[in-house]
Amino acid sequence: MRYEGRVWQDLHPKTGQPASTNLDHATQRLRELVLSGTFAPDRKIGEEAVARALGLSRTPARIAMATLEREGLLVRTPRRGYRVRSFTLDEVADAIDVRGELEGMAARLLAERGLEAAVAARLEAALAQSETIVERSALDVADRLAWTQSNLDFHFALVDGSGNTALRAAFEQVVRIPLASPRAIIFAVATTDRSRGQLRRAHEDHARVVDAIRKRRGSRAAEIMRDHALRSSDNKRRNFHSIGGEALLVGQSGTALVRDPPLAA
Amino acid sequence: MRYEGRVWQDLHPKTGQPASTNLDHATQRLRELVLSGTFAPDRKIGEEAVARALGLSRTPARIAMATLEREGLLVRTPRRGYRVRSFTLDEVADAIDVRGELEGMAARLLAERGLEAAVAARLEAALAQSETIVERSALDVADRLAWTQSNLDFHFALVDGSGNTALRAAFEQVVRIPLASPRAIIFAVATTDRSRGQLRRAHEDHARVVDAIRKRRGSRAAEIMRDHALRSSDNKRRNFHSIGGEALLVGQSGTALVRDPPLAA
DNA sequence: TTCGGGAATATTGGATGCAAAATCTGATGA
DNA sequence: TCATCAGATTTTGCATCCAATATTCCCGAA
Repeated sequence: MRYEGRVWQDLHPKTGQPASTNLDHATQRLRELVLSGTFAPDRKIGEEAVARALGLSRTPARIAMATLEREGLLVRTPRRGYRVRSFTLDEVADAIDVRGELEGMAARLLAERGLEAAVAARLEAALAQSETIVERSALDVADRLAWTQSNLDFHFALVDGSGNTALRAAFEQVVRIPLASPRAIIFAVATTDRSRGQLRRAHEDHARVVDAIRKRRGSRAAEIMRDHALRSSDNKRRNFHSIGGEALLVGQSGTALVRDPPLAA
Repeated sequence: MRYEGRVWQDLHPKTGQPASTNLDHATQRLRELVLSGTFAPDRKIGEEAVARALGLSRTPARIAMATLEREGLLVRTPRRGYRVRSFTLDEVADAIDVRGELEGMAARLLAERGLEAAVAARLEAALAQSETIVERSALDVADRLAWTQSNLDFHFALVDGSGNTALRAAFEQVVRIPLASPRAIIFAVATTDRSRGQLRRAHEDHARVVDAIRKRRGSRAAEIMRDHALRSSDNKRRNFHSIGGEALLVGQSGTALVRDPPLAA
């Protein structure tokens, strides 16, 4: 048989694992280096420097940089290389708005089409997980990590559940913006009460949206998710400003890239 | 002064033009080759073949491919290269849904924040342009091209006008899906009347959304844009199916990648 | 004939080399 | 002191080369 048009497997034929290369790891590592501020925002980063940091030659480094450019973390000027993009708090808030709109749409779609068993199970699992955390009287680091995980699970269950691949792609685009991900939660350590209140409220939002979906109230569900995002945005802004005091940031979220006010150009 | 942290200009120092390289052109050319179906959907495309088609070596070809992968036009499997992604009509419809949601959000933001003069001017200009086309009794090719342009102008004016960069980024992500762009219009040549009716209706939607924005009716404006997208999606589906008869597709839109039903995996 | 299995070939992933263009340096002159 | 400009140096963009892996081909056995 001639070799053409074959649609191959996405998994490694032997191990069954998804195959991957240095490049994939390199891209992820570079993403982390950028998000963590190792390469400072608004600073030029050279190919040589990236290659050295990644332990590879310039070729894969260059491809990884091109990838991060498309993701919006780097900015390229032809023949003058890349610099790390910085974000203002307003940009982050805008991104969270958009995320809320997309999640609202996902909720609406679920309500209109009805909740499939598998999707319902995923949502319920995330709800159950966050429920146990909210019930606790005190939150240690493990609790906070578990919270971000269950939060992430919930939001992705919603978006995945919609079954709309374009929605999913747009969502992924938006949550790549530093602090815009549902994974990025800023816990105000100084004010534990406030922090717990925020978590409880978030959990209630999740429960309410699932309820609205079950009752097939699409626009209500969408509204809840939009508001949920707005609150999340407000919380982040407030807690971000209290970082000077003390705050705990969980997850790979790119705080280092956020400046408020922005650096002067 | 040490070399660090300098934020350079985005324009070429001498010409004032934005600098660019082979890579930039190559990426654009490859995008066109893929969208036009020169590299057939679901077929593997090798680096060598791309390099040859682009008249460059494999290095820039690889980067261009990585970029198109980020955009969603290619799919990569590590160590096994890239293949051209194909889309089903349902995926296209989903993407247009998402576009409508984002445009609706943009309209809502404009209504809530009030229409700035510059944004209003851009919207009005696009409206005026499409008005003259809709008035015509017959549509030639130039008219159709002008229509796609004014349509594109209107939609981008809306999204840009919102001033939300994340919204704009998500929008750009979505309209890269073949046929999902407001630029991609399928004119049903066989049924000119239908085609003209669709255009007229679209123009009226545009006018109505601007009116709603002016009256600060945010959710109304959002609703109009969502419905507008739904209609656009329906029209495309209908007209796409009539391509077998005769249809005119204007713009770089990737019809070649759309399969309905999808090829078997 | 059909189904392995292994050699032959093709392709990807990554490193390196080189020319073009940018940046930096340092001296010169207002 | 500060601006300017030519030469030195760095960096990007691209081509090419090599190793590792995947795919194809071919032959023998069931």
